[in-house]
Amino acid sequence: MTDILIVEDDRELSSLLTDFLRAEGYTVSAVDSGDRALQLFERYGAKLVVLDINLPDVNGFAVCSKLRENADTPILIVSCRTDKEDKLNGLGLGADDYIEKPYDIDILIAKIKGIFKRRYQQEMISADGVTLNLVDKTAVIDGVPVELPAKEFELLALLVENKGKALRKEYLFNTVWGSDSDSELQTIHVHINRLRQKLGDDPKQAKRLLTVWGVGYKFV
Amino acid sequence: MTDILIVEDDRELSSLLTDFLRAEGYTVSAVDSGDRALQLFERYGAKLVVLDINLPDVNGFAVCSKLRENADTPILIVSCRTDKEDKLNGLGLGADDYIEKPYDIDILIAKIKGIFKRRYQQEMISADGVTLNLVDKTAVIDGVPVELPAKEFELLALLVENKGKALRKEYLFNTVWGSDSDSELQTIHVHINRLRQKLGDDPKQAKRLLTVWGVGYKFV
DNA sequence: TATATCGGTCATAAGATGATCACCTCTGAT
DNA sequence: ATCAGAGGTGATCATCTTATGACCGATATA
Repeated sequence: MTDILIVEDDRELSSLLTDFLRAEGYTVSAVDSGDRALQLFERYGAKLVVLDINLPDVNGFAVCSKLRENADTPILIVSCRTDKEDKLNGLGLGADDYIEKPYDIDILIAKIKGIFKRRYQQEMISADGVTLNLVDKTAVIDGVPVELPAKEFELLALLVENKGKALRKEYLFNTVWGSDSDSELQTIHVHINRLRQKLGDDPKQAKRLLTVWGVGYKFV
Repeated sequence: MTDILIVEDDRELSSLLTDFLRAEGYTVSAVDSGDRALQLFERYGAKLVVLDINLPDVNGFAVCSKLRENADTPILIVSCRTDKEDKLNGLGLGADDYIEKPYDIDILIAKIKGIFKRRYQQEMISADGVTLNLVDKTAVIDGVPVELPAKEFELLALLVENKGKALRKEYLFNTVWGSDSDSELQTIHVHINRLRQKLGDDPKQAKRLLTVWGVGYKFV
């Protein structure tokens, strides 16, 4: 997965930004149309999206809401449209920020750095007796160290990271297995089941890993 | 803990913002100096801080870095200082955003809402004792958590979102079921019925989910 | 080579949902 | 007051989701 996906049809600006971000150590992909963006995102994902609104094909807002449908990847909207309506629209669609063009590239980078730091620089995540060390992939459940296989660890980490939020099965699957996986969606049930056993959770009376019927699962 | 701590020495602006945020359902505390801010934060905490930079006593940046020392509470810096240096400084200190004065209050609120949603999974709509959390799909009715099946949740959410407004049955149906659904319009009666039971609403004497004869339903 | 673990598929069981039906009640125009 | 049509409601049941034990091949491990 690349760090940053730039969606921008101004080639010059796009490559400038790409260079600056690469210099900061991020991996960057750049596309110049909304369709390409969605395609690329679906296939490979990204940790953050810099999204221009005026695109040659689809409207940037449409791209934003498509991206938001099953991922909460941070989105920075960048646009020369300065109307209040546009801004409210973008923010309402779940964009993390709406930055007017022309922008100062240093400030954009500072914002990106901030988001990465807040969002991805976490080493430990924990909730309700479950602590996961993302660096050495170890888990402690109710004070007892537990060995978790890779897939189970990733799945649990994703759920704990988004604790309180109901996550769609498709999202879980795409994130942990990858959307190009040839496994079946059903596999997820089996893994949830195994996790629950290790968490000491009875599905009928689950305390931590709850089923959200018709949607997916959530950790509380 | 209050939701939002406003640190702003312009009394008028401060109380205006307070009013707007309260109207959105947040609890708000406001102080007019840096020392007070730190004091209050230390004592009671806050889920988000709106921080002015030009304060009568301490410099706002100092407050920001103090706050960051032992808490990762989101901070929105608001300032009339528009230098690039100031912005980079603020963002570098861990502020989530640096907003120039004068700002549009609607946009500030949109940003605050976004942060609450991303950070605390709080995206709530509520009316008259009914609160729906759209993120984790949970419902609280008169203080009691209630399990709602997907269809019922969507239907209720739609009604609460448009509280006070009578919605045509056809509209409700198309929105919740989809216009290409092959179910019968009548189904809606059954679901309304089930919702009323869970709301403790008697149709003859409905308090919340009213029938608008010949039209549809409305929530009050 | 023998063994254990992981990660996935399958079949089946168990459960929840929600559409429909049948019948009842209410509304309001005539 | 009557009546047609709108709305309400309990029961039923097909369908879709989820849970779970069994099994199996691949891969790592001893």
